[in-house]
Amino acid sequence: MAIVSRVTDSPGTRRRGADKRRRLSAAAAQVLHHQGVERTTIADIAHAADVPVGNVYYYFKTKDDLVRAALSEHTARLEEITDGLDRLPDPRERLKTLVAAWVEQREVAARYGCPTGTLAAELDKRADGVLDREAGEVIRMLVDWAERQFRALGLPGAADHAITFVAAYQGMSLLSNALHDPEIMTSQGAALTAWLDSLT
Amino acid sequence: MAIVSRVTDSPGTRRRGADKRRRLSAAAAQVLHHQGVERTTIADIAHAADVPVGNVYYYFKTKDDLVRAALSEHTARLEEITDGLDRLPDPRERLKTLVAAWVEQREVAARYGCPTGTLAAELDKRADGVLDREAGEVIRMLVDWAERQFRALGLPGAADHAITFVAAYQGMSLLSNALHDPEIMTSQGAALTAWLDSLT
Amino acid sequence: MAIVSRVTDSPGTRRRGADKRRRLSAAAAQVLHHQGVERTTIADIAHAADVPVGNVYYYFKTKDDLVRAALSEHTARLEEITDGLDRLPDPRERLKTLVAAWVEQREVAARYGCPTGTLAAELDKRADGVLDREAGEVIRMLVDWAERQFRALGLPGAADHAITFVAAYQGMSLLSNALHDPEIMTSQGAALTAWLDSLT
Amino acid sequence: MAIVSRVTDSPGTRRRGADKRRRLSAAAAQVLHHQGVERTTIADIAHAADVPVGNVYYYFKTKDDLVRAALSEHTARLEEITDGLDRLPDPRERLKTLVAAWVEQREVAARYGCPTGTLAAELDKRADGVLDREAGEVIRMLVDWAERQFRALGLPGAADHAITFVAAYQGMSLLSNALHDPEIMTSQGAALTAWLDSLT
DNA sequence: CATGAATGAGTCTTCATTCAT
DNA sequence: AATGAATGAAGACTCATTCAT
Repeated sequence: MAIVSRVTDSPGTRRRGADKRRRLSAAAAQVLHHQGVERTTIADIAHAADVPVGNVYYYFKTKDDLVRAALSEHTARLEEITDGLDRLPDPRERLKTLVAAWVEQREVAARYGCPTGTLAAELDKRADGVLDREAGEVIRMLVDWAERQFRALGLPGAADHAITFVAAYQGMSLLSNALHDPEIMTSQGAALTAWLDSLT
Repeated sequence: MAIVSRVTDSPGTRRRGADKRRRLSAAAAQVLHHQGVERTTIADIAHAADVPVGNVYYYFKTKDDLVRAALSEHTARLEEITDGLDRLPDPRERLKTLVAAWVEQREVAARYGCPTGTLAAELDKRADGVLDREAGEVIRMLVDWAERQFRALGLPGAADHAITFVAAYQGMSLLSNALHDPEIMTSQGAALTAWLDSLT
Repeated sequence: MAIVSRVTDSPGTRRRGADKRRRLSAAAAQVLHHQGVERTTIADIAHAADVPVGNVYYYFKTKDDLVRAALSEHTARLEEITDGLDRLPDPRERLKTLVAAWVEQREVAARYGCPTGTLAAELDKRADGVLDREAGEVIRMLVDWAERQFRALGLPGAADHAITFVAAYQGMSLLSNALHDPEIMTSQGAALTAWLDSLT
Repeated sequence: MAIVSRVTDSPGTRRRGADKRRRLSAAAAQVLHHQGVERTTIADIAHAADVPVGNVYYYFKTKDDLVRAALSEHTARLEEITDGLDRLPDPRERLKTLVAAWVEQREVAARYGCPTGTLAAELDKRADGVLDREAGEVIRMLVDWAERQFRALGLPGAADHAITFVAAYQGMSLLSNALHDPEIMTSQGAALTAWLDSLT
């Protein structure tokens, strides 16, 4: 191992550095989702990423930076998902497929709620309006994507429909979480799908 | 009651004591709503209630007890509201009036979210799973009340409707909060009202 | 009850006052023995004596006064015991009977140690040499009584014998307590009795 | 060992870390002996070890862990002593030499009592019963060592003799401490030595 | 770049003692 | 005298952040 690391020294280090950053971002996204921002320590994230605590600060100057990294993770994940959905020809199918994906995640939702929604809710409790704005942007992205779909369907009130659509998701996630019942995702997901079908 | 309090010895003391407890509960409900549980210190609540910090513990043994007190406040407030609504003859009117009340609170929702919803979301991040159950019960109360209204309307699927109704409220509150837009409450409130009217 | 307390008002109050003081002293002696001085709160003693917390200070100005009261209780108890023993004609019998009494208390010794010895040990940790002196006096009383017995037996080295005698008791109590073994009191009591018999 | 430490990376840090831990353990042993567990604050120990208060928790998670460290110190010290004594050929001499060592420590005993004995007595006041067991083990170690000596002497009743031996030490320490008289150690030490000589 | 260790501000909680009635 | 309530000074413990190597 000593030889290997000596050979790939400079680029290897860079690689490993980028890898650590990625691991930390991923760990932040997950741990912050599960435990919330305030109940999560830097050490928790470091441990989950298998990075020494003191080393975290080389990649992220503050805890807030780690929260930002988590938000970026969620943004990236969302983009992945919408990119995939955009390959479907019918906008209504895209929306319905997204609902199906949410329902599939019902166990996670029941246990920890929506990653972005709970994060935004927690960050909005802060007096300083810095991070909460960034959390809102992730949700805004989803709303905007949904709006594009409703618009593509030629429906009037696309903006409101988009809000209704995302609000429905956030609402069912919160209730599923608060009542510890994943089946709320199932039944409400069906209702949301029916609503999508009813729009003409 | 006036007679009783005259009879009891040291009524002043008891009065003051009960008053402080009430003030602390009210302060807890408000401050926890605004700042969240983890970012709120006992000192914050004590200050808001104008009670010396050390004295808080005479009324509430732990911080969690103060959270419980806040939940009780929310329960009490919810009961007040539903009791008032129950005086309306038509269940559909009851539901619509409640929506109107939510819309009226749009500025608060946009700033801090739904008191019970955000509290439940935060408490569900805890590993222990004690308080989160209690937070869930408050939400369950609202769901149950809504279900009774849908049932009174003679509608099938009252249970699912009730979930949809409360989820819609939680969803619009969360989005309004995350996007800092009180008008989301207005537009989504209108949509929710329209939905209620459409049910036959 | 109102009538009764009105009738026996003045003397009854005095009586009750003295009774409360006695109850507090007794409670202090017991609770301090079981929990130690530092781990015992005024509230603990008040509760054990069934006296309202705020009322304790009418009888005892400080916590240290309660410790003093406990020491007095032990003094009084010791005097009772030695007075009883002094009625026995033979000094050796007195000493042996005392040992037997100690052995009988073996369960208490194993659980909490010697009341006076553990109290003295704890108080001696204090920087201010106030209460520890008073605790020493109780032990000194026992040593003096023992010395009188050895002297009455016409034995040389009565002072040293007395120290040995009391030290043996303290030692077996401490070991019984530390090792949680009441039978240490039994076996060591037998050894101590044998030693008393061997002195000529 | 010099070679090893040169090889290890960042030996300075490790050294300093281990050193601090050792200093904290030693400080804990001494300060807890002098002041007792309950009257000693973490800050007291930190100050005695010349370590910033907040840093103590890097080495010891809780105050109880510091108490455990103190117990370990006492265990180590006891092992050192008995290891030294075991080099003496005659078991009786070993026991008598130990007594002599105790007598030499008479000033400390008179001021603070036996480190292990007073610690065990204080810990036994706790309801939980975790640390008290560990304190008992240290005393048990001494008893066991003594028993081996008595057994090596070919004496019947070695177990009881061992208890008597250690109890005598604890008793004379406690009396010396309670009566503030170091000479009790001297005279009782002589008596104990005489007792050892008398056993055949 | 890596990392164990250091720092110190902050938070919850306890409790002896005092106060007001 | 009696008593619930008030007060404030600790003390244990946590943790984000920084430092030294």
